[in-house]
Amino acid sequence: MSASATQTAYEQLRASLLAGLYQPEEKLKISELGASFSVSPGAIREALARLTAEGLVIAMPQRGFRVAPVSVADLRDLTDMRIEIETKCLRRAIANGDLAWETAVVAAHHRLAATPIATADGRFSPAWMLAHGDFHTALAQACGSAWMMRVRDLLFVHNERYLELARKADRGNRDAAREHRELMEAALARDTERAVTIMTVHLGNTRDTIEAALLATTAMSAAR
Amino acid sequence: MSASATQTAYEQLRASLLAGLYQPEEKLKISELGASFSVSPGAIREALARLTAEGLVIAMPQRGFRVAPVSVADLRDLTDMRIEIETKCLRRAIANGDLAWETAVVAAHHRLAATPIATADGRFSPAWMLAHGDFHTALAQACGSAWMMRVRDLLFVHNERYLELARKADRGNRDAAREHRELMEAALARDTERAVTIMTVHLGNTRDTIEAALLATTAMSAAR
DNA sequence: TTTCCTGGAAAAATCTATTTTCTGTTCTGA
DNA sequence: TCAGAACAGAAAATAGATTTTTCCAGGAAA
Repeated sequence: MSASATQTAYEQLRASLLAGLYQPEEKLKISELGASFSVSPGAIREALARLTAEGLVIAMPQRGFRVAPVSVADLRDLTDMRIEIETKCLRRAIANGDLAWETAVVAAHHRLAATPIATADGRFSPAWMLAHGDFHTALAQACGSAWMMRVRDLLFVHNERYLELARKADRGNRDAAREHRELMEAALARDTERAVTIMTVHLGNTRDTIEAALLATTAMSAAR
Repeated sequence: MSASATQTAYEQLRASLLAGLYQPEEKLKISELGASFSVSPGAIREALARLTAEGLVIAMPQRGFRVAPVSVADLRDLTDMRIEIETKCLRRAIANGDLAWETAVVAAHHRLAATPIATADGRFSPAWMLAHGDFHTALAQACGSAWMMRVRDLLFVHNERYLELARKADRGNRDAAREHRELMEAALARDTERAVTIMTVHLGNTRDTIEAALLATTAMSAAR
């Protein structure tokens, strides 16, 4: 009996959303969710309220909750913002980072590199998603600003949702592993400009991959 | 019968927090709040959960909710981040802004300038707080990025809380009205660098005023 | 014949009252 | 003085009651 029911429901629901188990704009019925997690509607409501404030879910008063929508325009906007924030974090982390930061980055990269990116069924493996998130967090951590990290986390989470939605198109057709390695090397070498350039390219590539997958999915559903 | 009970409770509680009716780190007892708003504990819990995700309230599992703490370090960090975001919005708004933007800025400034800053009892007047928020929002609006506006809003709200906490020290000892006028003039003249400079100074002045008031308050409570 | 409006039933969201569980404190006995 | 147990207060969860919305059928008008 670790956490409270609400906490558990929140975490499971959040994980499900990030894993793309629900379609964007899909209605989230409170009673169904309550049944599947075997908790009361009240607990579900509280979890949904928190997710609403995070932006993963949108609330429609008296009409329940829906999964937040996605769009190419939103993805581009999100990525622009991520490039701004991530590069700013990176600059400050490279300037401020101490040995503990270097150690954490090396450790996180080692784990990321050693974790298989996909499971047998073609999805991103949860372990890789976790290691990937931790790697980028470790890089940014030394920026020394709690607010910057908070905004960064917010944006990163939303990107993860897009990543999962577009996972089918991202199997092996780009060398993310190389980009991560180069990112680490530039950061440890304190080569700020190079690290920023790689980060910018990395985020741009991610956007392009997701965008292609999104358009393909949209075209498919339109043709159906 | 306008909105739902939860919505009403959320809005009232949020307004109370921003108005500084509760002290930082003060415990928010669910039953008390429920009694004062005459709604059930469940509705209060949901409102508090949303405020938690916004960062105005912190949750302590099984031990209820507290008002988020404040500190000089947090204020400095917050202001650094605000300067980054607000200037970025401003640059883009000046580059993109059309006639509708100019019109909205002029209108918002006129209202701000014509609204008394304080009420008789020395607090900021709610009307001024509203007009002030709307003015800064109008300036940033034309940046053309929903995510940027969202992050900006988040930071602005937290700053408003600090502003209210420090309101006693801000009576007449700086010329915020002049700063706002100059900001508008530079933006309308499309003088990007001047506008950015004024904005940076404006936010820095705000921080310094709040910081002085915070330290005075802390010293007072320590001496008591 | 098609489209639009109206009435009612069913489903879903929301709220309240109650029960259960947990935490922090105080009291008792060694 | 300290350890342990009982107690009080508060938070969290649940279940049921209430209100609101949505869906569908039937009928009237174009």
